[in-house]
Amino acid sequence: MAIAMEIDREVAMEPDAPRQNLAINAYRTLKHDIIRGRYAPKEKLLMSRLKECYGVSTGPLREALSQLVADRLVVAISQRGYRVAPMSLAELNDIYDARAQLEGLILRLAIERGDDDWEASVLATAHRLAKVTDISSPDELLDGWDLRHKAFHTAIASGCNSPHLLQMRNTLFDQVERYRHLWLQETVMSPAALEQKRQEHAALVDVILARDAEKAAILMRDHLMTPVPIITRVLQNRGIS
Amino acid sequence: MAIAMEIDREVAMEPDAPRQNLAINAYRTLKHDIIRGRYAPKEKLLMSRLKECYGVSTGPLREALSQLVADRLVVAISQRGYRVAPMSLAELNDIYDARAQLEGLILRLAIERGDDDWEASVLATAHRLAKVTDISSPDELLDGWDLRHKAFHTAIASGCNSPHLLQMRNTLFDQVERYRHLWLQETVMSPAALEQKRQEHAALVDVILARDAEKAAILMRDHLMTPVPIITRVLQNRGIS
DNA sequence: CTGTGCCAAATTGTTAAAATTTATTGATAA
DNA sequence: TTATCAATAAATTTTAACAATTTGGCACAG
Repeated sequence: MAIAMEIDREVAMEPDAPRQNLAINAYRTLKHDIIRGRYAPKEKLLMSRLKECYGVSTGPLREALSQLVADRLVVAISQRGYRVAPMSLAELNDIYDARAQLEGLILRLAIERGDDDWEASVLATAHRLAKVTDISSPDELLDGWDLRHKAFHTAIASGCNSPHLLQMRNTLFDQVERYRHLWLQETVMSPAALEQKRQEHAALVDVILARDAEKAAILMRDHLMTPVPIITRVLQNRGIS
Repeated sequence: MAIAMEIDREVAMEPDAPRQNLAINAYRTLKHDIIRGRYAPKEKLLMSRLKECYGVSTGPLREALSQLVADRLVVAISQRGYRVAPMSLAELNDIYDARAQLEGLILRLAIERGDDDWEASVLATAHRLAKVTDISSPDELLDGWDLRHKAFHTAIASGCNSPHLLQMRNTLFDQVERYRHLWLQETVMSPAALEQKRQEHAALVDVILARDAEKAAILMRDHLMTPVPIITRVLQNRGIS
């Protein structure tokens, strides 16, 4: 009974409370730092440095790192330690294409299977997102707009009613987020751009509630793919091919 | 240069050479044992027992276990150690549905994107699979037929040309395989059943080479879903709901 | 039958140190 | 100067012993 509850909690949500064993804490903060670009793509992750930096010893640290390897955010080279996973235009394109495909599949299923509660949560999260009218600082963008934006898309996807498809979506999102962060940094998100996104979301909500799977899939794909050209430019400016 | 090669090797294949650090070895053998049912679904994985059983100490063992948690084959309960992930009819249905959906998506893309080499490898692996005419022992089934069967389906999927979609397919397959193993054990695979499968594969090859995505998706879904009723029965006989 | 408190067992984490492997440096030879 | 190569330094990987904390079980009293 208690076990089942714990398991459900583990499966259901990713960003859990910050109280757990040290390995999970280290995993979370390290992942956060890699996604936010604190470490450069192929940078060496020195054991001794990480130990003092995150205040954990070898055991938990290696646990955290091997989980990041499973997330493909870190690569392990036998007997030569760990490095931040490289970034490339090829991976950018593949990751965004895979995501668009998967998100399209999930959206179709959600439109086919979603119930009234699902419709309600889509509307609710869309409303909460639309209420973010202007953004003062970049921090506010990440902590405010982006959080609600994620909640909106997650609400849409959850209609597919398949824990395993949603789990795959989460895994892929972790990998996409490092690239996506480049876009969020580049786009200061002017009120004009914000309004543009707001309209895209409104259009999505319309076709979703009208249960028009074909139009929804097209709108979703366009919506997801818009950051790709900007990210491409950023990567090229940094000399990444 | 050497780094890039190593990375590619890491991403590309899962069943690597058995020479690497102890954590990866322990991970592989433990995973194998869990999938093959050596440990019961909710069984406690005692640290001390695993240490002597696999001949590794705490460090590498915890690494292996946390990777299995990421694979959802093991669940961690804070301060109470690790257990083999539970099995349920609900998960069986969700996992097979998710797999059919994903495999369908990948198949459509492969039919759309696959080139001549892809067609050749589909034909080649299908031929190799069809050559397995009869099976004497259950071991031969797993080591012979199933290996070629996996190679056939992997060849089909690889036409989608997306490393990340294929990676997701692998991850999901690891989770499905524990259920699928129940089917392989139950079905002794009579020559009649083998012939049935052979015909399904031949039909699949036909529609795939004819690039008929719709028919292929339907055939594939039926082909993937056949084990579900048998597995359901096995689970119920074991008192799993 | 129901709590309560104690004891054994298990998890989690640290530290130190051994064994290997990789990287670097500097001297030597072509 | 350049290349080779051995010695040395550094880093990874693993073990082992130990401390701290938590959980689980069990006798015992109410």
